Amino acid sequence: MTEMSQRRRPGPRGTLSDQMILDAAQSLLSDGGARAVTIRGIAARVGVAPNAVYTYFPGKAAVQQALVERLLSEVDLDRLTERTHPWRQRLQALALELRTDLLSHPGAVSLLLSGRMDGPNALALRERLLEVFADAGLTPDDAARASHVFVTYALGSIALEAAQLEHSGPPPPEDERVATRLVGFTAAASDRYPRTAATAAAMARYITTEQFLWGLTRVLDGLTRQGSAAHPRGGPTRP
Amino acid sequence: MTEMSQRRRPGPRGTLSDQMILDAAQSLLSDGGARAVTIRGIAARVGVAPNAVYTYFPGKAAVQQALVERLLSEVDLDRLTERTHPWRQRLQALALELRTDLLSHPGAVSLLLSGRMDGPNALALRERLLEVFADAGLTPDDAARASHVFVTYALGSIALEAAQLEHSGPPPPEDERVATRLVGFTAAASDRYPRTAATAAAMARYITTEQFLWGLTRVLDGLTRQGSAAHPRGGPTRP
DNA sequence: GCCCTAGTTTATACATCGTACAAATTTCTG
DNA sequence: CAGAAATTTGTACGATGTATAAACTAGGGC
Repeated sequence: MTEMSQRRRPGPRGTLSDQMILDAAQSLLSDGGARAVTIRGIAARVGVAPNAVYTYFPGKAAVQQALVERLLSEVDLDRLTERTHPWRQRLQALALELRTDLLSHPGAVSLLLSGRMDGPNALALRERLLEVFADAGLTPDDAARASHVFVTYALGSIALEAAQLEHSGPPPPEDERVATRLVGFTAAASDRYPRTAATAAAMARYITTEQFLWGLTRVLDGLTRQGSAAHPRGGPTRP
Repeated sequence: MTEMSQRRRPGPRGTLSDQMILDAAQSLLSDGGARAVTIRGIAARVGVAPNAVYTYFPGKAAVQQALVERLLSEVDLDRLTERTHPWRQRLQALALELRTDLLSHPGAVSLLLSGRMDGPNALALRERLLEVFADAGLTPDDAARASHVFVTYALGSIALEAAQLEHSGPPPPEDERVATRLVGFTAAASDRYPRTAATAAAMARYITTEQFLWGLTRVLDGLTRQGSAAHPRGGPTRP
């Protein structure tokens, strides 16, 4: 009576738990993308009637949210705060790890972006980010803002890349994808979009680890400049 | 025979067209979010059997893609290249316009992020962005990369904000949302996430026009620094 | 050691979705 | 004025999320 919320499963068959459901959900996500993460699919993979899932989660949204939390739990937070490496390198490693992990399950990003990102693992990640940006010399408030910008850039990049991947059947090698995009750009653009055509080679290379890192470096450059409140040059909000 | 692809509708009732379908789709998007954009819903709103939609679009995905194109067609591209204002101000105005437009239809961003963004309007937007970044003094290649970073930051920010909005029923005023998030953070974080709790006020202000502009300014700062290929400080790819 | 209760699982069911197929209807063309 | 072609619809199938009530299994009190 004292701790009835901690009891596990006094029910009929002990074969089932939140973790098994999430295992199945993650497995479906890896195999068939976000669209394959379905209540009935999960139940089938565990060998259970669809409604059994509703004992552990109030609905599909809750499963998705818990799945996001599980994905976040896999990122290596300890490496983020190891002071043996410079803070830039740590942030870059984190961003690359996120990119690799999320792109390996196609469609995982859409779950992340549609979720609230307020679970314990999401908060833990934010906490570590604040620490890193404090190492970079930012004030606590600026560190908070900067970490949000960092997350925004990382997730936004990954989402845009994932969108390209999902629309092209089986994931081809990166070189081939670049070539495909290059052809598309130059063909359609030609005379109507001269600048686009001129830099088609560069634009086709969007979907590239290199472009991801290029942008990340620039974003971090902007985030760690001196002068927090005022803007060094150009018009801030309205002249 | 010469131009049979240009023929419109020699069929039965002339009452129907791509535009009407997209009108209905956009209306549904505004009213009920991305989830409400459904083939049957569109058909019902136009007063037509669901299958009639398939005459003009091969499937739901095509409708969504065309809807994205329509949304992009509403952004004011001319203001982007008017040299009477400085380039920073133009980019800021575009970002704010995108944010307002996309947040007004809840769920529009998810469509944008899941689409390929390779229609004529998307290309036109990219072309203009290249022009603006050329005004900012970037080389063509850097302008291409920079415009992609710009789009990434804008869409990523808006997507994260939209996710928060969708999970909180009717959209409350911005102040109230900030308060809600503040309570959530301080309650859950307290001792386990000290930095998060300390800057809870700043973090709760994430969902704010101010934070959006703060980040945009920093991103643009980083994008328009001199030194295109080499990285001014910190480790670039790997030491 | 046994029954009762509480939590678990299932069966069935309903509403909704995307979309395939063939028949019917209407407009354009010759 | 017909024939043809394109459009629209009726019907249908499979899949989805989830509500409701019944069946079942395990643990606790006597």
